[in-house]
Amino acid sequence: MKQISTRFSMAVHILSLIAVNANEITGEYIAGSVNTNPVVIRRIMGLLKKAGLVDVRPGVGGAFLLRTPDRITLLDIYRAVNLLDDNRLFGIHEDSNIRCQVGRGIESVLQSELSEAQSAMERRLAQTTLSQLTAKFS
Amino acid sequence: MKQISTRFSMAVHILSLIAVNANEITGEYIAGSVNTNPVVIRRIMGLLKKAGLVDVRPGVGGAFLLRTPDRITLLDIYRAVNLLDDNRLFGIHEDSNIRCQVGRGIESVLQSELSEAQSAMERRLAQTTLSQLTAKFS
DNA sequence: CACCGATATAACCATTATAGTTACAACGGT
DNA sequence: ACCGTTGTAACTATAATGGTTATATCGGTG
Repeated sequence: MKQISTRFSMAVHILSLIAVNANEITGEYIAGSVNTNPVVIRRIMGLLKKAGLVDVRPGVGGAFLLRTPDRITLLDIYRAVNLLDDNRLFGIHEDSNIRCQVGRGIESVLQSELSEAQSAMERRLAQTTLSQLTAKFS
Repeated sequence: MKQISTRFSMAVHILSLIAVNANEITGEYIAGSVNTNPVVIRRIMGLLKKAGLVDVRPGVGGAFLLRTPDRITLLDIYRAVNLLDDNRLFGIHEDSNIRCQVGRGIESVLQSELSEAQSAMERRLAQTTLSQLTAKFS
């Protein structure tokens, strides 16, 4: 199966760098640390900006957080870069045959069960802040 | 972002049908209820067989569970059809620059945090059994 | 045995997400 | 005015997905 995109882990990496060195690092430097192309970094930065987590100084370069690192959770970052249809992690097949007893009921039952599972994951992500992460390698 | 494959929800649908009508339904009928091509059903059935959840009578047709529905959880089904590298739901970018303080530490820290989040989701999936599901539309 | 409906599997296809890349416009301080 | 930076568009290769056709095999029935 396909894993959740590495955009997420790269975004955490990016924000960690900014948290540690606000306004001192360029996209070029970040790309060097993440070990990828600068455009990939800028794309993710665009999502983080759209989510209101960071801002960037165009022209001159350098980025800074719009919230303190203890108020940015992994869930905030996850939501910023992983845009899902209707915010549903699990895909559910549609158009089940409504003339079948199982086909009729399966969608709504699964919908609620799977959204519970998704919530459990998200609650765990919400428990960890950026400052807790950076504390582990500073 | 890409959602988790509908293979999972289709697998739950399939097993629900088998739980309700053991040995009475063909792949053709299941395909009609799921509203897809029979080959798609057989592919998923193959995964479920490999996981030891069901068995099928070749030639004559019909499938049956190898465990009672109260001993099959959503996690069992999820694991049967969603094969992940090293069982990791979250992809993590590799080859971070080890000469950077953040790049050096990010991978292992993220690995443990994200596996916690994955576990939280899986624990929730493990709480629901096939019999609990079918009870809701029978 | 011959047939027929069923399962098993390979092969192919169109669609989509992803991550990387090149190219170019715009910004802003020196 | 220059130059390093950010912002985007466009293109690419790769891979997962879900569907489809085709073919082989199985097993009970006439």
